[in-house]
Amino acid sequence: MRERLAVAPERRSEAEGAPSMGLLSTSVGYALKRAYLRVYDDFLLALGDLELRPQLFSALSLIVDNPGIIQSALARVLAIERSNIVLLVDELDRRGFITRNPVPSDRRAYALRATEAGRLCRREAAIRIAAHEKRMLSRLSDAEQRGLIDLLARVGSLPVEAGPALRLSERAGP
Amino acid sequence: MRERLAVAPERRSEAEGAPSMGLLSTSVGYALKRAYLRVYDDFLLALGDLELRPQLFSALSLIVDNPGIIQSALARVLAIERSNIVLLVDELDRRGFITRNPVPSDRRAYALRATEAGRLCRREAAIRIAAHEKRMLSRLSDAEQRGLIDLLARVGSLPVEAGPALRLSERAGP
DNA sequence: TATTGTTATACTCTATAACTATA
DNA sequence: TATAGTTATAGAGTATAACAATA
Repeated sequence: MRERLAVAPERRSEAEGAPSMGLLSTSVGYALKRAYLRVYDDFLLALGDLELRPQLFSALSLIVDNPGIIQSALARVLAIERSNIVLLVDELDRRGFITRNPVPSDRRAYALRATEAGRLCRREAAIRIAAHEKRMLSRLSDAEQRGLIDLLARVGSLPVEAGPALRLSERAGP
Repeated sequence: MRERLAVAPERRSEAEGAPSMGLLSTSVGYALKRAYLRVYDDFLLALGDLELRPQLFSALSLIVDNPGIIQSALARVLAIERSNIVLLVDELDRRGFITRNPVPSDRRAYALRATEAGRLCRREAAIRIAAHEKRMLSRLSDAEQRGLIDLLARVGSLPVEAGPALRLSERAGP
């Protein structure tokens, strides 16, 4: 007798009813993936007409919040390679959302700064993202919502900043 | 006075210290992405020499748990397109982990079944995944670990099966 | 008409490697 | 020697559209 599993024993016979998720139903990794994909889809829906994909928003948002940041630092914060920052920054620049400014103390680097258009776009996107996230978390109680982001930050090794979560949605009002 | 944000006011001046995550630090979507990427990386590390990518494992695991399942049903359960199942199943077939069997009642469909090699591979992978997930969740208390998968399943619209989470890791023993 | 499996194709996100100009 | 930005390229994962065979 092998494969003695708690879920979905092999004698489920010939797959008539709804298929069982089997081992996958106990995997945090798989649950993470499914949640991520669902949220990602709804994000695109919410921001579709702004033409802001998630990383484009992330990059813009970080530049707004850290005026003068250089590309390498942006890559480190976003935990992606420098080479992948280039096209993101190119696009933000081309669309007039940011400027690349020479850094007197280091002629290799460019200081990134959001333009007025960039700040406005980020502001509009943040409002929609607040509504989007509220929608995604509608199945969770307030306490659960606050807990989730903290748990995720710890799993993802993200720095956890002080204060309540979901401030994003709390500034969605007028 | 615009952009009145709780986090990372623009007067942070010239990005000297560690950059702030700003709005991103309150976004569940972003936390989800970071957690997902970290877990994904460690998954590849844990299963690297088995040459099992996450979706390859997912597909194999579902076929083991649902003998006779057809490709369309597999696609529905995994929430991906039928066309993307083809290459996954091709690879599992080519590597001798599953067989495609004609379905007498529907000559369009193939019933998928794991071979002995497929079951053994899934078993070995499950053991390593248990250790991998334990590692990923090491920053969380037992109660938090149990809570996380439930929260994620609800965010991801996954069917939540009864019973405690983390059974996967509990069968990692001898 | 609808569904099953399939092929072709494209797009996003990410990584690696190699280059240049500076430091 | 190391770092900042860049370019080129590759791979995984996903999606859409169209097709033949079958229901």
